Amino acid sequence: MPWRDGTGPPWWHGKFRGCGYRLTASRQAILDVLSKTSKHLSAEDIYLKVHKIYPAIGLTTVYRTLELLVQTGMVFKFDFGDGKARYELSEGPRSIGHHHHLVCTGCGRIVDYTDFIDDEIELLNQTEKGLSKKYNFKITNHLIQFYGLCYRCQNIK
Amino acid sequence: MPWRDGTGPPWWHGKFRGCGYRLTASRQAILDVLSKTSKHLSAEDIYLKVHKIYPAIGLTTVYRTLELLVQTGMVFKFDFGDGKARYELSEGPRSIGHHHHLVCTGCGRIVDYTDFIDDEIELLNQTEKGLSKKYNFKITNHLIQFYGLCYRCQNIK
DNA sequence: TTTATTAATGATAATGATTGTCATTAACAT
DNA sequence: ATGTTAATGACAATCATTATCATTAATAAA
Ligand SMILES: [Mn+2]
Ligand SMILES: [Mn+2]
Ligand SMILES: [Zn+2]
Ligand SMILES: [Zn+2]
Repeated sequence: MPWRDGTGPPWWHGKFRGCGYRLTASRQAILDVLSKTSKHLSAEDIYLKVHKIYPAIGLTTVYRTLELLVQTGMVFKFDFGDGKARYELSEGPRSIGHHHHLVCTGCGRIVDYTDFIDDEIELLNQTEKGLSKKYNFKITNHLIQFYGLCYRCQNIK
Repeated sequence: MPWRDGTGPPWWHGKFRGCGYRLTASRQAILDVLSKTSKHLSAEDIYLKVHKIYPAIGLTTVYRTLELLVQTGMVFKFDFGDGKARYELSEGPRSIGHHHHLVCTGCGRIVDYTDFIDDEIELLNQTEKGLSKKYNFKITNHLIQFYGLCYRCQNIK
């Protein structure tokens, strides 16, 4: 199975073609930006970055592409409470894998964490199983966020 | 300890006075609505309900009051992905206590669940302790949501 | 109880993230 | 190379939320 190391054609080539979607310059540029950052970018953040290397793109296309990427599971969409959605690549060579977030309610700082994920997975699997049966829900995803104050914001009087 | 049963003066009387906030008719009406429902109401939902018994109220005041109630911890604010914030009383005689949510991505249905809360509390306490130390965060709150399809939406082809 | 202080309110306008429209472009199967 | 039509970009529209500001009323002082 070639190209698993990211040295060949971009790993998402097949993702699009397989679903009948066209691989356009806009979509490649957006995925490029997402795959080169560890930040949690808003649609406008992404637009501004893409615009530098592909000035023809429009903000509307960024929104449409992000919606598509979220629907197909390639990107996660988050709400951290600052009024704009944030996006993050869900998989690929550069992603840190399954993780959750610490959100500072003082300054908005976001910390990715992967600690306790094993214990968490076990509890969540059990919980998902129980909830699926009890409420007849087909669970596909979950969200965990911790809120608090980062080290900076704790020391502001 | 009187009034624990909700038969005396509203339990939130002291909450306001203690913080230096005035207990106005608007605020009482909003808390009344929130304490009489188990739904997850938007600001406009609340406005419409309050308006029936207190027509002088404005939507702006509903937003301002909700912000105050969230800041003081009396109300929780949620984003279930439908573009408007949802509010829920965090404590009081009628609240079901600490719980989390199942969100149907098909129709938006919300289910409160309290199952596995004990196991969850244990894992989260441990996680919070670990994350607090590792990332120097003072954690105050957490959010857990499961996403999936409710029994209705599973059977739509 | 009357009065003074000022937090709270409501009408209205403004904001800003996101979505809808539609003529034009370009990806890709043939 | 060509045709089909998904995708795009410019622009307008939507709509939840926030800002402004003159007026009202909750509370404490007299
Ligand atoms: Mn992240
Ligand atoms: Mn609830
Ligand atoms: Zn902070
Ligand atoms: Zn449903």
